[in-house]
Amino acid sequence: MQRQFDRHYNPSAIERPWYEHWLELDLFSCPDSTDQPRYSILMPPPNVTGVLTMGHVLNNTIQDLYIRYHRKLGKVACWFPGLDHAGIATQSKVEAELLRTEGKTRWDLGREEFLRRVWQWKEQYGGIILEQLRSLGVSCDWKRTLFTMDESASNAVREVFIRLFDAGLIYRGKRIINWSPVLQSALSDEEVVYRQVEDTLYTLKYQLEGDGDEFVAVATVRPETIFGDVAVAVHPEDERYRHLIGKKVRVPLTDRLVPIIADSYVDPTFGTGCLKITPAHDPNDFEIGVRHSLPVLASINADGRLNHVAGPYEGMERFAARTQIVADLRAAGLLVNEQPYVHNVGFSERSGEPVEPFYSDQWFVRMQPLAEPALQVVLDGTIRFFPEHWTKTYEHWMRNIRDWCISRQLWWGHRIPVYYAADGRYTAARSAEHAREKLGLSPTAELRQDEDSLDTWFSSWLWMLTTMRWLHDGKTEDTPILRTYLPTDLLVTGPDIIFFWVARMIMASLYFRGVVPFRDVYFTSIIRDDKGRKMSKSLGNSPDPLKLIATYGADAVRYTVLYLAPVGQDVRITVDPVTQDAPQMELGRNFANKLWNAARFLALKADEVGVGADRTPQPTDDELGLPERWIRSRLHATIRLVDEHLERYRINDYVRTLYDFFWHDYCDWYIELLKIRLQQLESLQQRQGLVRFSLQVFEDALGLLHPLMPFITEELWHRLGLREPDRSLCTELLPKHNPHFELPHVEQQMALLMNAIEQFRMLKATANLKPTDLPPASFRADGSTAEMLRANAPLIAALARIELPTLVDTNAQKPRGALSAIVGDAEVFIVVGDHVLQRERERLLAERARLEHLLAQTRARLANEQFLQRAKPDVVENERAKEATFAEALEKINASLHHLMEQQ
RNA sequence: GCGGUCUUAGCUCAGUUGGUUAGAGCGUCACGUUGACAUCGUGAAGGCCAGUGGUUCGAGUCCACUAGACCGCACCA
Repeated sequence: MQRQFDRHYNPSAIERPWYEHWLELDLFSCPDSTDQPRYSILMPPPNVTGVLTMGHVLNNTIQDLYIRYHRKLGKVACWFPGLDHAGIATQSKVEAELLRTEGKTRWDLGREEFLRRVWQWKEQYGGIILEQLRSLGVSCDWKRTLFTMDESASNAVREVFIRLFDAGLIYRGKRIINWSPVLQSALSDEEVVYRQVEDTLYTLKYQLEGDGDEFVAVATVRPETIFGDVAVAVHPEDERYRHLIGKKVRVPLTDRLVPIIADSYVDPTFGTGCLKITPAHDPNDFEIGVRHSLPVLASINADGRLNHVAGPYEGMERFAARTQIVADLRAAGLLVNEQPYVHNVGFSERSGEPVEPFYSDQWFVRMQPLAEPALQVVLDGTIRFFPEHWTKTYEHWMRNIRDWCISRQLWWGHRIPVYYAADGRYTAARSAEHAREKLGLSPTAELRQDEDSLDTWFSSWLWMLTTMRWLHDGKTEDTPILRTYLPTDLLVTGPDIIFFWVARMIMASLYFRGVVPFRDVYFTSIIRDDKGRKMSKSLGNSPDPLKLIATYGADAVRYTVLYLAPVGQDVRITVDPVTQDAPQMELGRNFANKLWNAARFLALKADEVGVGADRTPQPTDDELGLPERWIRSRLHATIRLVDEHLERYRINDYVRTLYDFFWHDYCDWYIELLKIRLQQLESLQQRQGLVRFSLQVFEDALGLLHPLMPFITEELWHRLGLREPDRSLCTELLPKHNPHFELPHVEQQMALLMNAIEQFRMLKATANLKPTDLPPASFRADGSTAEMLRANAPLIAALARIELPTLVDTNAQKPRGALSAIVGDAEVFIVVGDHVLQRERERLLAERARLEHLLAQTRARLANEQFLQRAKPDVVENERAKEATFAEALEKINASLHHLMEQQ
């Protein structure tokens, strides 16, 4: 090998160049159509404002793993990347900047100018996350990158709106919706998060009409809404209030009289049993209002301030008003009681303030008809969820689905393609002309387009279609890409957007295309800190992935994250609060370094024996020794397990399988054995064969590991093979599983050999011998065990660091001054002298106790008639074998103990 | 209130349809550097598998309940 190997692997030197090289070779790009087997994944588009988080790392590493794996199976593997315009996040960001730098609001600029600024911002700062993803090594087909505000996507969004409108699935209606006073926009139910809040429950006096002192007491946590009261409701059966039904009470602090009505919604056991009805500011009150034909009286405006209905409080912010009103009520003697009260309050997920139930005109999608078939495909297994239990959550939501509020009072987003005529009629249309046509108006008729824009998810739910150019011009239904890549094979996403995105994509794909958007959905773990909190920017408990990549290498980060993330379980990553470092990444770094050094060793040996880039000729099967046949057996078991684990999305099993093979089988055992074998073999030709064989196994394993650790595997593959620069491990086929190479008897023999070595080492440690001390050693064995041990005695001696062990006959005496241990059906001894016999005795006694316990357990089982009758025959057989093994071992221990006594 | 998940070594977690003597990494202890790797090697210590009951010949694994941690959804002012 010509290239120099440093003592340590240095990822930063090679990662970026390899990624650029891959792009130059155009390895990730896929044709629009193909006759080959294909595999496709849609990347959940990150927000255009986003920066790389640990969540993205986990998510995209899994996607890259599968894309690379299938590419190496020889498929056309297409990964569709993209960016989400993120209406609220992006608009807020640009508005904040505008306010800071120019002291202006979006209204100061006007819609057109403001949007120009947002686009400007997008061009300048947006989408850096895609750049950051590259440092992770993701192998997307970059030329397919789609931005949800691109013209092609916008055309599809508009067309979809029109179709759903024409089909009666989109409608406009005046409803109580979740309003964000900060964003000045409606929100969908999914954009509201509920949190427990400690509030005060106020009990207010509503005086009965007339001059008397009679009143009803009404409890509320929101006294600032009293100006919107239109009634007080009691339960129809409530004896306390029955006589009052139909009478009128005065709303506190006003002269307004409202009726007392009866409605069974009221819980007579809660509070005072009287409920104030404020239809404009509470969804339940709204329902009651409808039932009783009550007016809707809004007393809070869109900006969260009280309006003229609130009289003197007009213009006050809702929470400031509450404080003032409570003070005034108290002063007026209208406050009967105040008590602490804990309840749930809805907050705007994005802007953080409590949402205001708000009565307004909004656009909705009728979900019921869409949900029905979308639930079906998940229940019948057409789409599979991993882990499966998420289907329950999905089903629960789908069965209780509510209409989707899609209008947002934002500017950044797809504008609602609805046009209003002067006479109040309206329709959804591609253009004003189109609208006039649909409404039967003259070509010059005045039209006004709806000012609102669409919920960001209204473009996201079309992702599998728009990325594949569906309706990119507003009319082309079918494209080669759609025919080739839809349905996609896998979607990898967090369970937190199962409703926002996953469910809605399934609905849209079925409705518009008649197929499912994907076959399998893998829900990732949620990454938490060591205290179990979600990682978030505001808590400052999230490490910067780019920094981790710089410190440990992308491969190490990929490796560690997947190693730590079991299916469906949250994963905890410890973060140093000061340095933001995540020391667990050492796990991956150490593994990468181990690989590097194994390669370094192989390169050294290749130079030593004069092996070059050529892997042929390989030794014939007859020329392979036990260690070679064993490591090949392990390799093929590993190939098989990799397939099985990935097929079942048992990702951390895949990672552990490779770890065990590389570190334990290959490095700890095979390389150590190889060292001895190379010393033993006289013939240069044989030694060359052995090195070529070892390199081949190593390179096959590199292929298996490449989807997980693309950079280091590519680097080593090139170094060890001196490959042409235009070849890449990315597109080399994976090694094929060959069942004939998996040899159980070879694995058994090696297990015995390894066990013998371990027992010798243990005995040496028991005797406090130095590694360099080489005690005399022997085996007591017969049959095939004796044969195997004798044949491999030099290997055992070298690896256990003992003198070449001699074989003694089964009826031979244990040597004087020897320590003993059991290896399968054999015994091994080292001779150390009498000074450690006390320690040996203790060890043997402990071992005897353990064996006696096991033997008793096994015998008890075998003495049980029921067990013998009902257990499967192989289980019983196994139990008998155990009994024999334990009994034999116990006998040997007892003999050793007896022998020990005689020596003392 | 409805639905879901979790509780295994000091820590973080594996443990597939019930069936060998419950595993790994980190940490701890002891020993070890004249060449693949101290980002390493060898050996050791460390577990009533949250608790209780049940099903079974057999339970970490299945069922029920209890306790604790958590996630959805729906919510009474």
